[in-house]
Amino acid sequence: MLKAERHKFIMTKLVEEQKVVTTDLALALDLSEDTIRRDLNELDNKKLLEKVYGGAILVTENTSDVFNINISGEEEKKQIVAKALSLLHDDQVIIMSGGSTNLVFAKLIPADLKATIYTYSLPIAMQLSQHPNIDLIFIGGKMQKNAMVTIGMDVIQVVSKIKADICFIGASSINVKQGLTEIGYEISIVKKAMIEASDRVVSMFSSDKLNTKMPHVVCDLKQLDTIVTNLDPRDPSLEEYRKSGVFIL
Amino acid sequence: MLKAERHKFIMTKLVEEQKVVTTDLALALDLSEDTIRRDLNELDNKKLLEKVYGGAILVTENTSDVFNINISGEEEKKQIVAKALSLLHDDQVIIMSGGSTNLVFAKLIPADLKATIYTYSLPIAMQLSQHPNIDLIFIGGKMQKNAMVTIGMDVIQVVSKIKADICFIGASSINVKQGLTEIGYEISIVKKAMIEASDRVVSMFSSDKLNTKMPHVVCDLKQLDTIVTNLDPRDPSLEEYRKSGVFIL
DNA sequence: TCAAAATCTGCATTATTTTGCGTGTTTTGA
DNA sequence: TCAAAACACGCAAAATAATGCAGATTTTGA
Repeated sequence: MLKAERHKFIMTKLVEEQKVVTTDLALALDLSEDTIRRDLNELDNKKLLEKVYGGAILVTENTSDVFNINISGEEEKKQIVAKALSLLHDDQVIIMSGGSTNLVFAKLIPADLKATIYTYSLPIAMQLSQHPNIDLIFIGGKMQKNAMVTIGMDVIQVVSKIKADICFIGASSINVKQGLTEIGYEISIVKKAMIEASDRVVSMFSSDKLNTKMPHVVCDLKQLDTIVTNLDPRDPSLEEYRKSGVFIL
Repeated sequence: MLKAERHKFIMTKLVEEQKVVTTDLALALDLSEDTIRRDLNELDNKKLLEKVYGGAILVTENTSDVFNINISGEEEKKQIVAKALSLLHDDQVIIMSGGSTNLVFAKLIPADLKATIYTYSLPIAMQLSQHPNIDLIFIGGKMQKNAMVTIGMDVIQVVSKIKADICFIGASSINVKQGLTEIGYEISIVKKAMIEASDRVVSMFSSDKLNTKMPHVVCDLKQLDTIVTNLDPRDPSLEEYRKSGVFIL
């Protein structure tokens, strides 16, 4: 058995059982414990696992790297955005705001979609730069650091000149009375401009955003064409939203 | 049996069994282990398999994540860019081009530096969005996908209006006669604009870029104020560059 | 067609890597 | 605190690789 095979074996067992024990591995692979220890040290150096006294455990998520974006509730978000894939067609002009839900959406966009996408979110642009058939335009401006999006007059100016078929807007908060609201003033302005520029407005969010509010109004419910949540469209908690005329996916 | 046939045989066996062992192959094909090893080295160079001690295994496709940026020779690049840290001061206006060397530089910029930085590279902007004291401005435009930078007229227009104290330009190729040259026309234009906009022009690169050339000229050696390489500034291979009046760090 | 050049292959030699074992140290848990 | 378990380190044997060289084979170009 090759060393590389052994390493694979160890990694597989590690993921399956959350941990590996040096003595068990030595027995299972019929090798000395020293060899196993050396293997574990190597894998530890490569940051593939964390060696501990007696064996090794899975590496704990490393949040210090900017490029390692941690999306909370990624699985749920995948289910939400999957519903919206049917809204995509070839040759559309699309605007995408920031937010982790939109990032998950960007990941799921099919590789053969031919479209033009405008965005002002760094992670979303990075993700979309994978897609060979998408014309990607980044809207520049001053960076809002934590959200990793550009904001300000530069962004507004560019957005207001776009004629888009559809826009995907992340939502901080939504309720029947105020509609879509945001915590930041500048972001709310940018989103207003996005809505103005687009024929169809889509917002995707999980149901815990429902019936909450933030200081800065983006738009009325009426201005949204479609909302996409994790709930069944006929769910009673969406009753009032349905009444307001929004299409619910 | 032709070598090409052998390679096919090896690849087939590899896919079937997940691994191949040098000695087995030598036996099966009735050839010396040396020949098999040479074959495996060739296939490894073509990235068709991964040679390991004792044989070879399938290549693991780890590159699927956009956010997992692989910087070749990162350690060497760290040493290069560390020399350039002394050029940074509070309250400077800085322009940074793309490239992995500049990305490494961005990582090493001290957290307490107060400055304004313009860039048109997604990874560099992501990295700098970490820094609490930097005013970060992203220069928007059409994305060039593989390099993850914006290009085109939008970029030129913004850059040409900046008045920067210093700019850091990545280099594809440099030589004494043509100066800085680039493989892409559009990138060369953007870099020209950067140089125009900056009081001081700095270029960082490893010595293997020295004495090479690409189709599109960016600028003369004279227009560079400072170059930073992995070599000692007094290294003989930098002699001609020194003569041309560039400051070498 | 033929000779020179390029390529392929195996062998011998040398270098490197892997592995188990002995020895001494560190960690663990009662 | 103490004994057992786990570990680290150096060493040596075995396995595997790299390298130079020579003979064989193929390709090239006149």
